[in-house]
Amino acid sequence: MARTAYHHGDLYQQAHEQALAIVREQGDSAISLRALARQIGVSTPALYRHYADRESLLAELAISGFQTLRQHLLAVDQQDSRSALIGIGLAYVAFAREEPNLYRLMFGGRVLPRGAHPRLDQAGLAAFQVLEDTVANGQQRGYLKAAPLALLTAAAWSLVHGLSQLTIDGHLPGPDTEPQLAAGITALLLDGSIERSNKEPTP
Amino acid sequence: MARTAYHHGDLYQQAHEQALAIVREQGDSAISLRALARQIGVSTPALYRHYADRESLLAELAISGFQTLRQHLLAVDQQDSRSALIGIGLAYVAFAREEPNLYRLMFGGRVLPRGAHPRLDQAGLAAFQVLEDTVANGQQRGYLKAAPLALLTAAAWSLVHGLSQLTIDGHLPGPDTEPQLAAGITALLLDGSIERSNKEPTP
DNA sequence: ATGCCAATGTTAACGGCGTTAACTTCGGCA
DNA sequence: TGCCGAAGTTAACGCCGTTAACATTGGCAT
Repeated sequence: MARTAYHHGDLYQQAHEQALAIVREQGDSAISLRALARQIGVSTPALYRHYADRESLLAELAISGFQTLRQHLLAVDQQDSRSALIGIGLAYVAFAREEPNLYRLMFGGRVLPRGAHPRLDQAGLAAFQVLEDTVANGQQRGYLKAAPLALLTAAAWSLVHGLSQLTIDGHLPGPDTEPQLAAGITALLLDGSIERSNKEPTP
Repeated sequence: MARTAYHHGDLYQQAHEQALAIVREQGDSAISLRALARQIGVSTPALYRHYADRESLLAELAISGFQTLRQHLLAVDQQDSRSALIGIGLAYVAFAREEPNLYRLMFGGRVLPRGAHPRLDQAGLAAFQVLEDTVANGQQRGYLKAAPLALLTAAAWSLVHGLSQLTIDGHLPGPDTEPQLAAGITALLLDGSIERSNKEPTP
């Protein structure tokens, strides 16, 4: 449907963009459908033609968040197992630090319960998959211990997720020392997950 | 002030308890001062005599959460460094699983920004301190690497926090396999943080 | 070319919320 | 005994999410 005085014509997209901007700047609690509609210059109920309710709108924002997180993770160089794993950890934490409000929305749990928005769950899983693939790869190359894949992956995921969360919430020392901290922590876990006496055989 | 038909006499305490119950059962977003006052049988503004605003009430709930978490951590047996560290990890995750809604409130970040409620920050720090002391202890006993204390502590904290968060949000496999997963993950990190060739010298 | 229909807007209204202002009650202390 | 400050009250403001009922309009089938 084209744009008219009456019909906006691009409401879905524009609402998504504006809302994303607000979340990034002020957090998801600052999203109000009424204010959003006002800002776009449309009546509030018009938004309900495109989003079932406020939560669905937030879910869409979280989905795009997971997609860009996934892109960041995919961009990590996979040549060397160890540096790939550390690189993923760093990329993950960097994303959280660049987009703290979006990150909190994505992993809020309280705002977006699992199972309520299947496409959201799927998007989260797709991002997770990149990490899992990297771990599996490290195992196949013989760099990582032969422990259960689920265990190693959960450990890595937990570590970077916890570090991200604590970092953006200000529980850890000044942001200045951040990148080294992330690298050091990741290395610690790695040293416990490594196959003993290992230089990675570059294939 | 004693209880009368007019004066409730115990409003602060009762509001705290009722609100805590609601958060535990339904999450912090279910807290409404009006509903809470109604439930207690008092007018809404009466609550403002005891809590500056809704957020302050939530902050008090989070504080009591941190206090009980701290108690759980203090109860862990400290005889052996390795089992103390694993025990703390397990106790931490167990708390999160028993009180997911309270845990999310405590670490929400979006709802309770750091710095806004000093007593809350302090309570969080006190819980964190238990973990840090345990790590420092493990170093002094020569069980853990001589890496910077802040690094080791941040790693441990990140790991258990991330694992808790992922667990209560349903990102990890069924809750049945949970305790072993937590133990296994903690052990992985430990194996990277250990001083090489180590049986802890029981003092 | 025309007419209809589904998509996409609109206005009006309901009930709930957090918060503040202004007033009332009443126990304990000078 | 009187009064004052703590702790309660009612009334009101402006926000919110959501739904019902109605209006516009572009494109497709005739």
